[in-house]
Amino acid sequence: MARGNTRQRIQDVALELFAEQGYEKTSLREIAEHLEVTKAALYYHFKTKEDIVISLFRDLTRPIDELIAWAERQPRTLETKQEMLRRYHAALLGAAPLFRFMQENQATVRDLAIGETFKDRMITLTRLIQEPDYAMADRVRCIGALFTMHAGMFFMQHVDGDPEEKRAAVLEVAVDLVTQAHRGRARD
Amino acid sequence: MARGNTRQRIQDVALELFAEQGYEKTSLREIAEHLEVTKAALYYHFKTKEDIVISLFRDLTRPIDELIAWAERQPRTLETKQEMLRRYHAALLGAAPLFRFMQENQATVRDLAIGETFKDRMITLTRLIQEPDYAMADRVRCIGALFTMHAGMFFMQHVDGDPEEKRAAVLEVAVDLVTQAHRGRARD
Amino acid sequence: MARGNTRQRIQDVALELFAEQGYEKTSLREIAEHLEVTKAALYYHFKTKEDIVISLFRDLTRPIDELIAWAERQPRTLETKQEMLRRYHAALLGAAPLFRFMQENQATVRDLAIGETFKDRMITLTRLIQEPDYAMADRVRCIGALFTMHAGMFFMQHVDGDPEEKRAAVLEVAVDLVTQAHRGRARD
Amino acid sequence: MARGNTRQRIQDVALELFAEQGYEKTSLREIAEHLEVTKAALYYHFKTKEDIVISLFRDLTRPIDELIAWAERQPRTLETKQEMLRRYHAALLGAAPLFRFMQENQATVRDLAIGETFKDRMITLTRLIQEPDYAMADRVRCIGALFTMHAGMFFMQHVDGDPEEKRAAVLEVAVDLVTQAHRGRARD
DNA sequence: GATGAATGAGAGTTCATTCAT
DNA sequence: AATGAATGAACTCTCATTCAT
Repeated sequence: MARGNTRQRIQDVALELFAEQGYEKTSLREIAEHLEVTKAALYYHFKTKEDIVISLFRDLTRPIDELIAWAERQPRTLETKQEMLRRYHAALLGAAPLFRFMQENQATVRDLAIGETFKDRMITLTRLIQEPDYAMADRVRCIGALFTMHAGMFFMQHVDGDPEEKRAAVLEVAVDLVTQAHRGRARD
Repeated sequence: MARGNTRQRIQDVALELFAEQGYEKTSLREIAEHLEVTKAALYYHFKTKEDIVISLFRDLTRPIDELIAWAERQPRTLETKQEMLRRYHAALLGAAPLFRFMQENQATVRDLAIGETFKDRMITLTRLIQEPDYAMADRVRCIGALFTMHAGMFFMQHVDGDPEEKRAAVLEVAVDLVTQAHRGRARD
Repeated sequence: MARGNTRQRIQDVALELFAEQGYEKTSLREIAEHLEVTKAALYYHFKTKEDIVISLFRDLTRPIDELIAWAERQPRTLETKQEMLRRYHAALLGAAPLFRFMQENQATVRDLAIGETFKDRMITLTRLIQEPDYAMADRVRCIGALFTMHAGMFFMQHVDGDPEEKRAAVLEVAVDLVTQAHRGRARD
Repeated sequence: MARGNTRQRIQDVALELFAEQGYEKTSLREIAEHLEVTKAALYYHFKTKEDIVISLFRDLTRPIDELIAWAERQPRTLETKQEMLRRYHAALLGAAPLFRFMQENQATVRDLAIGETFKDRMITLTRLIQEPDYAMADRVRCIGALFTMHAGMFFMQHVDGDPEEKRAAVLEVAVDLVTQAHRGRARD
């Protein structure tokens, strides 16, 4: 049979089930059954259950780390912020199930070691997208831009319309929010 | 000793622990120990663990139901939408730990019977705050207004500043988003 | 409301549920709910769960004790044995649910204190209905006569026909068995 | 240590304890302790407690199914019926503890899924051993033949005498009952 | 690269029972 | 004559994890 790719298959099935049912409610037995291997086989590839989730997170954390690294090298202009949102949007689309998992299992993820890591990344992102001299409302706009993208990713499925169009609209609104925030500086 | 109020105390402790650690990771033993009663005592007051959470949700669902009922009786004007946000903001503040729990345990809540109920309420709210003839981006603005308030409620603690000022700013941005959306109609 | 008869009502409901579901599977909560009283009320009338069952058994044990007492005063003739069966048959009909309970919960009843008592009665009955000089097959006939009546009581419901006719047939066969057994003595 | 045969050992111990104390009164902890394994080990071999009992029943149901299949292929003569009893007698002896369990835990077994199955088998047997034109008393004789064997199996231990002789007598009486029933047809 | 067999810890739940009121 | 509140002990069952093979 197909072999050598078991590790990858475990990750795929685990992510699917974690996203669908939640981390705690997904047992290793269930994952093993989906793969038609034994639980013990999972332990050949991963040291613990948490290890599986950590391995999944690396795929998510890397693009964000790259985004942060990129943003830190750029001038803190409006264009940079807009591009950040575009890149973040792309990252979100590229790892949708993982983000969904994150979103819906925050309580669990929080004390999963990787949890702090992830929250730190988000805080860093919000720091890079706003400026110290923004008014409070403009800071909220920046943070709102990021979270609107999160919400958009999952809640927008309850709005009807062409998926592609919906995605574009979400990005448009986010970009618009940081643009307003940035211009808001002029108001002071 | 303590008498008559045990049911209430269970709800308080349960909400606290559920919000802090998550639903699955909070055992009935733990709740009982915090209250210095036995697990069996919990079962005198609630039929199941899920029952505890359901009882908590009723306190949350009621204000939202009232908000929906109110909104449905109003004309679909901009002022109505703005007032909806103000009321929703107040409801959020009045039941912050519960919202935090909701937010962070979505995967769990989803199949908790009350889960669907809650999602339905949110969908209804988003329907009441937008109009069929809004452009897609304006719809996103409306939905973003609601979710920015959610996010604001919890993520804003990582932004420094006066709490009262932060809260006001979150509401301001949300109101601004629906206002833009509503005005956007003219653009078409 | 009706009062003063609670004790009786408990017995009725308990017997019904014990016979239907078994002793272990019937909880005091269930009995209390059927009666629309609290569990604690049961404890006002009976010291323990076992106590309820013991009280029920007395109603069953008494007729059998009377039958035994009567039989012991009679000559050990065929006529006596036949009359014993008729009386036993009547006792069975008069306490059908209790016999059903006995029959279907032997494992439980066995170590219920009353259990030994009941078994002793049955052994005594089988001793009174046979004679020391019967051949082994004739002893089996006598015991079979008693147990055919038991089985008849419950298994015959799966045979169609007029209930009255079925009951009469069961008694007829039982009487016939002891008659054959008694006559068998001549064969030796 | 012990290897490979754990499943079998569980069945053996379980049957022994179920027969001795009843199904409900035998806990998995108790079974596990007798085997010097943990409760969880039982769950490796059987999905539930009920599953253990079901597995036991298969050993009992099979011989009876074979008996039924055999009887259905035979002419409905007296000889067939007599042979049926002989075979049933053998089946009973070969699975005595299981029959004892059945007999003494009817209330429990009834809603054990396998319960209906078993009752159906008994009803089928009683149908095969009597004829539609039998008088009611003769039907009772046939059913009595089967149940005398059941009763004989367990109650006869209270009668003294050589076990082998007792067993033979039980079978003799059962055979005699169907013979009488069959001959009874001439009386009509 | 994977399995079969098992474990220890703990989960949620139910039960008969008690007792102050 | 009965209730409200609670307990302690037990139960069935599930989980992540281990390890010899």
